[in-house]
Amino acid sequence: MRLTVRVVVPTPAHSTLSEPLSYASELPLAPGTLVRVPLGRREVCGVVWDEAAEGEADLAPDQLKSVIAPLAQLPPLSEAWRQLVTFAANYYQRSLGEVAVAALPPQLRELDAAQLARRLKRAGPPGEGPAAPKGPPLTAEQAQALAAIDAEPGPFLLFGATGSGKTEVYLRAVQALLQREPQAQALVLVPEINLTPQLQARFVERFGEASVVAIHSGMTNPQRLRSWLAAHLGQARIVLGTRMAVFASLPALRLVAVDEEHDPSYKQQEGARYSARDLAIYRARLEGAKVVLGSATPSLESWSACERGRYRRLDMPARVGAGALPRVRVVNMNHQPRNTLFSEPLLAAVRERIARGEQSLIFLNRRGYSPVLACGACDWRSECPNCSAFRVFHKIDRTLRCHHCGYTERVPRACPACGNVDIAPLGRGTEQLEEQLAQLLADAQGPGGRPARIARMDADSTKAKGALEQQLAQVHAGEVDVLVGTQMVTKGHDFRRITLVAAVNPDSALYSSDFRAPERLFALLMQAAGRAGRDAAQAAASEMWVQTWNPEHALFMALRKHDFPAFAEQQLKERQAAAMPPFAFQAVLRAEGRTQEVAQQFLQAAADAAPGLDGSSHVFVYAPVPMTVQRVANVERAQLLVESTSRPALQAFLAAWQPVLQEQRIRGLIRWAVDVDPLVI
DNA sequence: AGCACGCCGACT
DNA sequence: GTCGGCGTGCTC
Repeated sequence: MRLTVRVVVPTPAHSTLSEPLSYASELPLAPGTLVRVPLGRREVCGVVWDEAAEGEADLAPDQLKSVIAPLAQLPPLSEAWRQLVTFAANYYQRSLGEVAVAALPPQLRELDAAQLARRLKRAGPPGEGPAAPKGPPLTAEQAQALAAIDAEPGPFLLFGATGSGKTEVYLRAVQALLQREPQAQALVLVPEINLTPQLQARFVERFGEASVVAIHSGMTNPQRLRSWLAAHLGQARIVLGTRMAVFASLPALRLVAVDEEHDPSYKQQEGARYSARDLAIYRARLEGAKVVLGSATPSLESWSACERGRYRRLDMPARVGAGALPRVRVVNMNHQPRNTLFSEPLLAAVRERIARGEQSLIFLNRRGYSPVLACGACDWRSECPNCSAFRVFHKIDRTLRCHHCGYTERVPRACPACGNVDIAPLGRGTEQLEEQLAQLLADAQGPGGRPARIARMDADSTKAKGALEQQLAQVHAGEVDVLVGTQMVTKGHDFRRITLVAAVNPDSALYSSDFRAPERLFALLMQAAGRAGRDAAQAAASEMWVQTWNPEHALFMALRKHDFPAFAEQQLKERQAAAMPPFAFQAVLRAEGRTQEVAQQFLQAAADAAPGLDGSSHVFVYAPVPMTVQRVANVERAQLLVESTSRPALQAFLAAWQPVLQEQRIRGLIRWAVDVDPLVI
């Protein structure tokens, strides 16, 4: 018997092969079965999608190639999983096969049946159900939140201050689930790899080693395969992971938690540009699972969904242990001497902390010593030859580095244009901050008269393997008095001894053309403030300092009171007045080409083809514009915004647009991509 | 995306 | 005379 099955294979949406391909098979193969199939001269991994309908085959039967080998020992991927992939592929304008195969662990794609059999034999016993109820006593707020999660359908937005014990709510919700249904599974998403180990430790402590697996890109391929199999076979009860874990195969999924749901890392920035948070909502509804989004500063999308009654908000304003939130001090830089980097009052406050043996955290979102080097005699600037951006001066190794393409050179002794030796740094980065602080605090003394110790933590200082862990350990051990760094220092690390956090120059977000910049700044500052005073004993004396030229800005007024609802209300009003997300839906078409003209020519052709397409009457297509950083690594980039107040209309339009985009044959065009619900425009 | 085929410049 | 640049086209 020769049957025809339709198989999705990893081809990009660009190609004409966005549909499943037909293959011949001797055996009937259930949808969701993994197979190896020939494709051109290659052999690739694919997923059986469905059976070809009677006589519907688009190719003559003798033109079909045969399935090479099904991985028959593996239970097929579920209907719900295939629906999730289908939705993601359609919604984000990619091919089914690309999304499906990218969602599988890399090693599984390479495995043959024999290797898989060996793997399966080695699999351990299923994770035992929940251990006896344990964990700290719940606060009234936590208990209320859990009762609501138990009683209502959701989705839930757990709006809890930093330190209010959101993690404990996830733990208890999982615990309650597993007590009710020992075979059930839960998915817990976190924004960054760095945050998985500490969360994993807490889940393992509560539920045991065998019940918990992690899935993220920092794992080796064998580890990832192992975790994936444990989840797919229903042995793992809890899957913890970064955004990619939203595609994990979980046959008994009942609960999804998305921690720090506002975090931009949930949006994939290449390939299929999906939002793991949004897919988590979709998946939970699809599988009848409950979903809890957690944040101290929710995304305005989620906040607005609560206002419209689509999500249920659960408030946890109090810090566990009754620790107060740090006091916010706003320094008006208009009243400081010109060119002040550290205001006198901030410096005094840091000195006080040093004297008391407490730690301070100072952050500035700019790596390097200074963002530009400039000649004092002519108009030379440290431009990158390959990008339309300045190269950043790194004093530590005397280099000029392009943060876009990586092009690095030694700093010239004199101006390359005019020979003048007076070339000077303009603006400040973390390296300079560290240097200046060292000077300003040269006479500061810690307890016992020891000198103050200053350290810097950013992408440069933590590049070496293990450096991040080592630096964190130093801070935890109290070997650092003042920690200077980029926003990476504000994420999740539970520094117990920090009683002062300062943002030295956060104002640029207020002038940014990116309409989400204030939202991100507020979240960043609240998160940074949350680093201070996690020890209840010190909470009362903890402070968050902000230096600004706009002290009366609504953002800082709300920050002073730790009043996210007020900030959100003000932002949502602005967004509504300007018809911006979440009151409008957007997609961006980006193009890269040899020249800017070529990139824009493609976008213009796409725009010209829009009228008359499905949904186009409800969609506004803007003019092509160069991207903010127009040239990167000698590739010119441009983009075009598409907007609609109707998500279905936008979706219909994008689907109709896709073939038009594929048709374009423009010389010098390197690549293009659609970004649906873009975070940066 | 891969991977081939195909047609024009600097090398063993 | 060939190696290799990337432009174009195909994959059930």
